[in-house]
Formats: sequence, structure tokens, C-alpha cells
Amino acid sequence: MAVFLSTYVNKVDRKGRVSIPAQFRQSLAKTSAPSTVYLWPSLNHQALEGADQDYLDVLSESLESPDLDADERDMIETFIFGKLIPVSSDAEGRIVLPKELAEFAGITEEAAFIGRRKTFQIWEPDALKAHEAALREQVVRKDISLSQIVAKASRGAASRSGEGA
Amino acid sequence: MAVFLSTYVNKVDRKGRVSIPAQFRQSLAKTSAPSTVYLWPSLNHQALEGADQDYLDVLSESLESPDLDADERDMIETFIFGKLIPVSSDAEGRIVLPKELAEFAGITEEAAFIGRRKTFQIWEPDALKAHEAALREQVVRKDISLSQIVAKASRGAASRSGEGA
DNA sequence: TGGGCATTCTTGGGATAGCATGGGACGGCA
DNA sequence: TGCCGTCCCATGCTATCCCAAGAATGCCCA
Repeated sequence: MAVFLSTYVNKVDRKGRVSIPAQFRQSLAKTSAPSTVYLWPSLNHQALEGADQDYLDVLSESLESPDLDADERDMIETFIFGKLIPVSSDAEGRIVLPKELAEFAGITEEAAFIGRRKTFQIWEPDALKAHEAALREQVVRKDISLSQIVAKASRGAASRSGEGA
Repeated sequence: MAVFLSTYVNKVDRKGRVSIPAQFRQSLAKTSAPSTVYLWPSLNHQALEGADQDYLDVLSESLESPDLDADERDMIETFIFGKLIPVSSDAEGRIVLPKELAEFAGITEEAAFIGRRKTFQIWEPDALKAHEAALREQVVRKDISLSQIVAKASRGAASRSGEGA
């Protein structure tokens, strides 16, 4: 599965095309469908989410899980798969941002690609800045630190696999 | 089996014809009966459900399962198979929406096709918007996020296959 | 260490093919 | 014989493909 990192800002031309950052393309090259990315509107932000075929397969599989209640499944099927748009890149590595998605995210002239490991997001650059500022403010206020998070997560994993269950 | 994604809004002409979205047709092309889709009224919404031959076969088979109680089986047989209408597409990839189905869903001038992986739905566009708005409100209220659901599902899968049982 | 060269990436525009949509004609059924 | 459904053909639009060039980066050599 592709891994997406860093942030890149590219231009959107009159036809709604954007270059996928070269680094992302290199990641995509290793997946089962290198020239196809899947885009959908984020559930939680005014931004777009993107992923490769392999990630979608995992997601699709997790929908079969009996742990999900009917509401959640319906929601995902409507909001993710119903909104999901497979976009194939041209020979130059560009994709066309579907109109409704570009509008949803408020993207007109530039698009910011943010790597989020298994997925990435596409933001309107100014909206991204605002979002980042808000997040940073929270970090300071809650006094969050990286080492703390790692410690917390690994402690949780230990209790689940070892003592628990 | 065909996979249906994205949402497409197409016009219904005076004769009641609608183009099946090209993407859906491409999916259908791989199935055992490419030019036939099956339509029936949704159990839960004022909308239509659609699927290909292969999906119906699977559904039919699952009715044989002893895990299903008589009520459920009766319900499916009455409301799905009893209402099912096979519709064949013309050379241009259009289908004629059966009158009673169009009326049931309130479809007159436009029809919104929404992909739901193995099946799809056909809505009257305004009704769909209302439905989505209601769903989105739930997403916000329950504070649902995609990664959360994936995590939940995969954790469940792990405990079922590995530690549990 | 600095400059020049080559490659890759991003961006732009034009041409072509496919799709959605509309109307008309033919054939079958009532 | 009239009506309805199906098939066929035509067209405008949109999206896709193809070709081209500027810019930035990294590499190599002097």
C-alpha cells in the first residue's frame, strides 16, 4: 500500500487538472492500480480525501465486519462509496478534479496535497493554513507531545494483546 | 461482480429513458448479463435499488441459508424478488424506468444514480440531497470518522481470528 | 567549489473520441 | 387501425488523449 508524506501545492488549470506530486506518484507506482486514485469528500473537513486501490480494498473489506452497526455501514456506503470517484491520471501524471469535489473543498486555482500515510488530503491552500493554525493552537493548549502519544499507544497495544481479552 | 461507485445525475426524457452512467456500464460489462439490470423499490427509502444478475444470484443463494428465519425470508421474497423488474438497456446504454418504480421514487425529470459497491440506488435528486443532509447530521452528531471505523473493524477482525475464540 | 548540462516535473493548449440526450421511424400488440 | 414500446440515427457537449515548452532541480565535470 502506498505511503504519502509531506505537503505539496500545485496549480489547477482551467480544465480542472492538477499534477499529482511526483513523490506521491512514486508511491502509487507500487500499488495494484498505479494510475488510478480514489477521491472523496472528507467526512470531517472541507477537504478531499484520496487513496489508492489497495486502501479501498481494505476499507471495503472492513465494511463486511459484523462489528459495524447498520447505521454506520449505511453512512459509509452513502458518503464514501457513493461519493467516491475513481480518477485516472494522464500520461503527465495529472488528474482532473471532479467539479463537485473541487467545489466542496473550495479549490479553484491551487490545491495543497497533504500526505497522511495511507491516504492523503487535498485542501484549498488558505483553508489548510487556517486548519493548521487551529490545530496547532490545540496542541499548545492541551500540551500534547509526540513521545507522550507513542507511549500511550504502545501501552494500549500491550494490554490488548497480552493481559487483556 | 460489478462494483458501483460515485454519484451521477442524468436526465429522464419524455419516454422515461435514462442513461446508465458510463462507469456503471463498464462495471456491468464484466458481468454475466451485461445489458440487463434488475431494479426494485428500496425497503428503507423512497428510492430504487439496482444490481446485476450476479448479485441477484448471490442473494438468491443466501435465501437458502438455514440461519435466516422464516419472517426474513418471506420478507425478502415478497419485497425484493416479488418487486424485481429486469430492465434491458438499448444500444446507447439507456434503460426505461418502469412507471410504477419511477412513481415510487418520485422521479420525473432527473435521476441520481448512487453507487453502493455491489448495488446502486436511484433517487430523485432533491430527495437524495435531503437524505444526505440527514445522514451528515448524524455523522457530526456521533463524531464519526473513517479511520475510526477502519480501526474498529480491523480490531474486531483480529480478535475474531487471532486472540479470541 | 562553482558553473554548466541534463533530466524530471509542472504547466499549457489543441484535437479527438465518447457520452448524454433528443427526435423520428418501424414493428408489435391490443 | 391506433397506441405503445423498441430500435435507429443525429448532435452538442464534455472529458480524454496527445503534443509542447518553461521552470526547477540535481548531477557532473572542470
